[in-house]
Amino acid sequence: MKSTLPPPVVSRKAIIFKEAARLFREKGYSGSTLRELAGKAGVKGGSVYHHFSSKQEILFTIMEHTMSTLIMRVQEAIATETKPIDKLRKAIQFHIAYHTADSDETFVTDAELRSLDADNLTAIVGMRDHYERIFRQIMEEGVARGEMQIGNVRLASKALLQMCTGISSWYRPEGEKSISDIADYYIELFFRGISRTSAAEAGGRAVEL
Amino acid sequence: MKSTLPPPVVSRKAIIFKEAARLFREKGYSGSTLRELAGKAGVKGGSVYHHFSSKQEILFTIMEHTMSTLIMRVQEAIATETKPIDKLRKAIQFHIAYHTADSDETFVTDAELRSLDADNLTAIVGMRDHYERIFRQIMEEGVARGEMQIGNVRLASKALLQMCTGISSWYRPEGEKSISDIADYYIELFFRGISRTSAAEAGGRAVEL
DNA sequence: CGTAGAATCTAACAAGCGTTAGTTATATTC
DNA sequence: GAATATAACTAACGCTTGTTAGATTCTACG
Repeated sequence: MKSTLPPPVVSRKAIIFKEAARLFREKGYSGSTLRELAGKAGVKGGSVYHHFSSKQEILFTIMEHTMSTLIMRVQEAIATETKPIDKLRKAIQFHIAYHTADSDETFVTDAELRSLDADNLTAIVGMRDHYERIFRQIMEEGVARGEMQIGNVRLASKALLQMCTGISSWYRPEGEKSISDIADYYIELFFRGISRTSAAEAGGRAVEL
Repeated sequence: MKSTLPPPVVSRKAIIFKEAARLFREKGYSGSTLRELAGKAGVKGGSVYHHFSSKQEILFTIMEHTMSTLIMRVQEAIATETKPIDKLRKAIQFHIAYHTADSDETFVTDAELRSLDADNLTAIVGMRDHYERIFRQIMEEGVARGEMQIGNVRLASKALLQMCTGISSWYRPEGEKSISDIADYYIELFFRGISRTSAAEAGGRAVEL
């Protein structure tokens, strides 16, 4: 019989990663100390440097992982659809789902751009632009096909992403509304607005929460 | 003839206030040092304490001033209107105008809640709730009068404020679009959505930027 | 068992932090 | 012009910061 325990399911590095996201979200990057982070990860201050070369690298790792996951998975999410309006629906649903599921990481990725070194900033901003471009392209295709009326795609995509990303700043899992309910309502809101006339005449299913 | 110069138009305290907003926005509250702030305000480190009792008090002063101005002036802005839909239009216009005009202060007020001491936090959160309630009440009135169709006022108001507040994170005065153009487009977006059908049939003037 | 490598700890470093006290300079008032 | 009040400066305090080096413990494997 083997006497040794199996390797832990989550590596210490993964624990530090997760606790860093939580702490950076709560106190900000500059407001968080390596010693407190280490403590939450069950380790003493200096030991963190066995897994990361610097505090900055921890932040960058979080952001890079978040952005590359966002880009990869939003593309998967829209790949199954052909109509731009359905692509946009799927993209919004994924965006909101990910921003609530991994809310610590996404919040930090949105809020701590200013804490990145010059090179790291360039890399992350590039990925963020890439992600935003996916949404803009769907919208442009939707306009070209006559499915959407968007006077300014750049403004509209910024408005959309900002209102959806913001969910992660107030959403708490123990709340009464499910993530998919919230997502459905945001989609309805963005597609049809709040006007009585337009909403009443629009085609799709109505969502009442 | 009087030989003394007139007192400066902007007091040093006002300069420190303004530079603090700029610096806190750029580097965050924890990431900003009193010495750097003092330097930008044309003064040595210790001199700041002649105008403020602590770094924390500077932050609180910025936030309190911003929130009370927001509350006061949004009420003035909607006071001239009677229809909820016009009130909301005016409220959004003001919100965006203020968030772009004093973008340093509003950005800090939105982003640095986590850096506030317990008591200060309670005060500011209370004011923020007050401000949000103004928007919710307009929406509820709009629904009651049949002017708006909003399934969930709380969600809709959060979405609206988040997308409008977000403008201050990318808006630069030297850009090609004017603030009022952006505001008009956001209003159109929020009122009518992006769907082809609903937008085409809605009443108001169309905005093409 | 014994050894190698990974993981952690301990202890210290130089630098920078917010804040304070005491002093000097500038402006106002009688 | 002396007296007073305001504003700014200097220099230091105790503490914390990110980071490093070296010693120590744990784990896997022949």
